[in-house]
Amino acid sequence: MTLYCVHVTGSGSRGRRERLRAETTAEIKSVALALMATGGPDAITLRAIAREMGMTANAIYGYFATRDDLVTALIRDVYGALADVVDAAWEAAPPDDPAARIRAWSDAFRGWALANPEGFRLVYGDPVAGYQAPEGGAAPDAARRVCLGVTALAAAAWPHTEHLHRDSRFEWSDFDPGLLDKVRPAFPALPPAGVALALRLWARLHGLVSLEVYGHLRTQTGSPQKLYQEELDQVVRALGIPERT
Amino acid sequence: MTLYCVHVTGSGSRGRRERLRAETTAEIKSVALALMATGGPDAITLRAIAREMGMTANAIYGYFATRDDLVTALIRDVYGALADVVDAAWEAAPPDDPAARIRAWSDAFRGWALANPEGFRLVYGDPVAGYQAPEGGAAPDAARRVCLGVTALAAAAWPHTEHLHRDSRFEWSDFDPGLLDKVRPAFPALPPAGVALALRLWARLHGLVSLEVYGHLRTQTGSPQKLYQEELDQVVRALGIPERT
DNA sequence: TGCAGTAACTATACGCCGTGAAGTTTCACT
DNA sequence: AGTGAAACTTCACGGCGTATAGTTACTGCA
Repeated sequence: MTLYCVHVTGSGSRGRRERLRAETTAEIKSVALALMATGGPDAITLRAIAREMGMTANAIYGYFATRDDLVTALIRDVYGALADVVDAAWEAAPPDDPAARIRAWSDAFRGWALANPEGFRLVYGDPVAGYQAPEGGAAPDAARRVCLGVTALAAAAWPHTEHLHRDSRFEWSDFDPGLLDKVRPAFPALPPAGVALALRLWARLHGLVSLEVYGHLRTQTGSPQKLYQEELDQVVRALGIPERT
Repeated sequence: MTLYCVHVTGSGSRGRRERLRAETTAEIKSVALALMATGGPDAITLRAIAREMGMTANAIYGYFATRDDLVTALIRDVYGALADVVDAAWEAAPPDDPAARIRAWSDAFRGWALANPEGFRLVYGDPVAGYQAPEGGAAPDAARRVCLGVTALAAAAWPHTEHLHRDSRFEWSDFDPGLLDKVRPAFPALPPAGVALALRLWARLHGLVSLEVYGHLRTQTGSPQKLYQEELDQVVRALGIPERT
């Protein structure tokens, strides 16, 4: 009993330590995200976070070696949330209707960006002053998930659109091996031209959304939503996908 | 003679004052751009500029009321330079070959962005920490020029592509009146759907270029150039423009 | 139960930053 | 020669990231 208790206490204590630590880490990140939501990515300062938590700025160094590390962790989380959202939208759309799935994914992408503009800037823009992403990018996993997501779009469209990409000059060696490790097993039928199509598709959506998030569309049109829908119409049409009615 | 001399001296002096002032203003901006080119937009600090010029940081306040004003002026200049480059590329391409003109404009756009990544970030991203663009955007003129440029692309393609945009639901009221003031006189034959096409075209190019500039393509493909060219191929093809050989 | 070790946190300091207020120099013009 | 303004400096404030050293609290073992 004693031993058991000691053991439990021991592991429980170690667990407690770790749990407290994890909780504090989570609180730091959550406070940082709250600050970002209200004041933009630049509001993420160690001192402001510490102030909010009733701590000293230096206390945070016990959890993140540097401010950039914290930002990297935030990017990872936020990027992951984005990946969750678009994945879920894809899954929720009817599997046998490529056009619907593409629209669902794309709408979820834009919807998330407009709902979390600061998050979008954090992930795809210059996060905060002087931030240097670690080699390989800040959130390779989430980036790969999103990339895999657009590749799913391309793969779903591929049977209808293959004949339009016969003159593609892309080869496997044009892509990052890490990307192909994920893509080729998931979509064995997709040739290099299909992966290139995926990247171009991604960029096409990214272009409109990022112009909108950064306010460059606002001074041109009051109907960015309409613009996005028309772009999706053209995407689906250009891919040669039959639309269900 | 005396009177003449006095007059000359007077106006010459006033001119001298103004000239010196203009020169200092230009030097501040040029030093700022140099700092940006080497250390990124975040390296644009009043103190660093002043250090470089052998002055005090506060001396700059005689020329720009605030740091954001300086940044706004820089954005204006840089955006203007971009507009010059793409306009020149457009003009240099054969007027009777829409595909060539579109490719020339687009290549110039990407080329400028890759040659001036910091400038691209300054114009299209979060310029520097805490910067707030003035209402109406930082460089409305240059933005309009670029916008007018893409509209020229759309207008050149319009005769070939009109039939693909009959189902557009855009109306004149969907666009900013200031944009239309420029666009409608310049391209009287272009309907609302054509202006929407221009914006979508712009976004399509912007998407690939901005992903590349911000390093999000680098982790996926080693051939961004090839990707861009294939996208242009698809753009031209989707617009229904006949390619010259 | 008491003690050692360690994790968590604070205190202080340094050099950056933008910016405001006040003082000083320079110089054109009457 | 004197006046007024423009250009510039000095000093100061608060905020930032972060390095170093010191303090507190709690865990785990004897």
